[in-house]
Amino acid sequence: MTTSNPAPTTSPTEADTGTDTGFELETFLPFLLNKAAEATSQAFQPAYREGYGLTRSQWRVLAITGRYGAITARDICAIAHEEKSKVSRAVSALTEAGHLTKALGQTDKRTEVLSLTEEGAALFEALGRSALQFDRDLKTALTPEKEAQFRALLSELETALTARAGHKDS
Amino acid sequence: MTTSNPAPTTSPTEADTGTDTGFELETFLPFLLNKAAEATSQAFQPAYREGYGLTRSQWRVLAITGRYGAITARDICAIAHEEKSKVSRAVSALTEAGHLTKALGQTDKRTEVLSLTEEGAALFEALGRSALQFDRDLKTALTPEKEAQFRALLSELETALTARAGHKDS
DNA sequence: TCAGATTTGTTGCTCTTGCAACGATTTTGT
DNA sequence: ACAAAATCGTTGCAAGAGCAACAAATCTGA
Repeated sequence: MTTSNPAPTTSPTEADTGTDTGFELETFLPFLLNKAAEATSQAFQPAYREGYGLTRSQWRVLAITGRYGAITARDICAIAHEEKSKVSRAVSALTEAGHLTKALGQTDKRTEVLSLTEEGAALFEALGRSALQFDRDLKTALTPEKEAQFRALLSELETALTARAGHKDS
Repeated sequence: MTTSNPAPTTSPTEADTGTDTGFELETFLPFLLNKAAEATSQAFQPAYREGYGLTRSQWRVLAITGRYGAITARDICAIAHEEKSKVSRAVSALTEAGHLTKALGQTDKRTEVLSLTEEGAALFEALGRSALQFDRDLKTALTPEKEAQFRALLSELETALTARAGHKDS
């Protein structure tokens, strides 16, 4: 079955590396989160890539616009914690593909308010179904309480992060 | 303070998008994990980037090699859930920079066993300190139990994922 | 009111990443 | 034993991402 030796959960080799600083990779959150994010995102990728030709950024923008309705690129950046150039390009691609429309902001003319076209809404609906199914599959093992805890923890993490960022460039 | 409207935790706009498929972005794990991973990784990035000139991939390879000692690229891929070409290039860069050494595998001559040089070990030690500090900062809000739960959940997630992958290409 | 600073979104440039193809080696099945 | 399949790692090429610079609009404060 080829699963030769997926993830050595075996013991450390600290000894050979000399001084131990106390750093432990297996509890290092950026590492753990990256791993989980990469694994889950990779697994869902075929849903939007094959057949729809979307990139991960594009799918994200589509999902956020589908979820929040009229929204600016700026807010998408804030919601997804992503760079504006990345979002800008995803928006362009989705617009050219006919999934999104831009409308000049009424109160603030720097902004462009994004909305799904009918086509885009249909795509969002289709992908939403896949995403829901995928998410349920993932969560079969988790109880609802655990899942809630999980989200709570991720949220607390973000709070800790912004707090950290705050006391640095104060 | 510019924190104009970071993350609209407000209500959905489902209504305008037509049919509701039941998909909810705020509970969609790939999205949540990506967001958290991006936020934490970004925050730690200066530690290895500024002054050491490492990329994220390179730091990851360094950390894993520092943690596990002699290891092959293949196992690094498995541990970090990353692509082999990405790891291959990070290894090359670290080797050229003098942080890593390759040794032809004795039992399997396709593999190259990686180890930290003294320089690499020193770098790992220095960055390990930063990482430990960063991780502690992040976790100040979390109690030890919560943190353990968090790791357990991430782990369960991975199990669910590999299970899912299994029953697909069976 | 109005000059300077800030914010939004786009773009150019460069570096990184992803995928597929490849050589070398090892494993598998007969 | 040996041909076919699989695995490890590298590399070419095209696509994506990151950073900085920028124009346009808005905000700030005197």
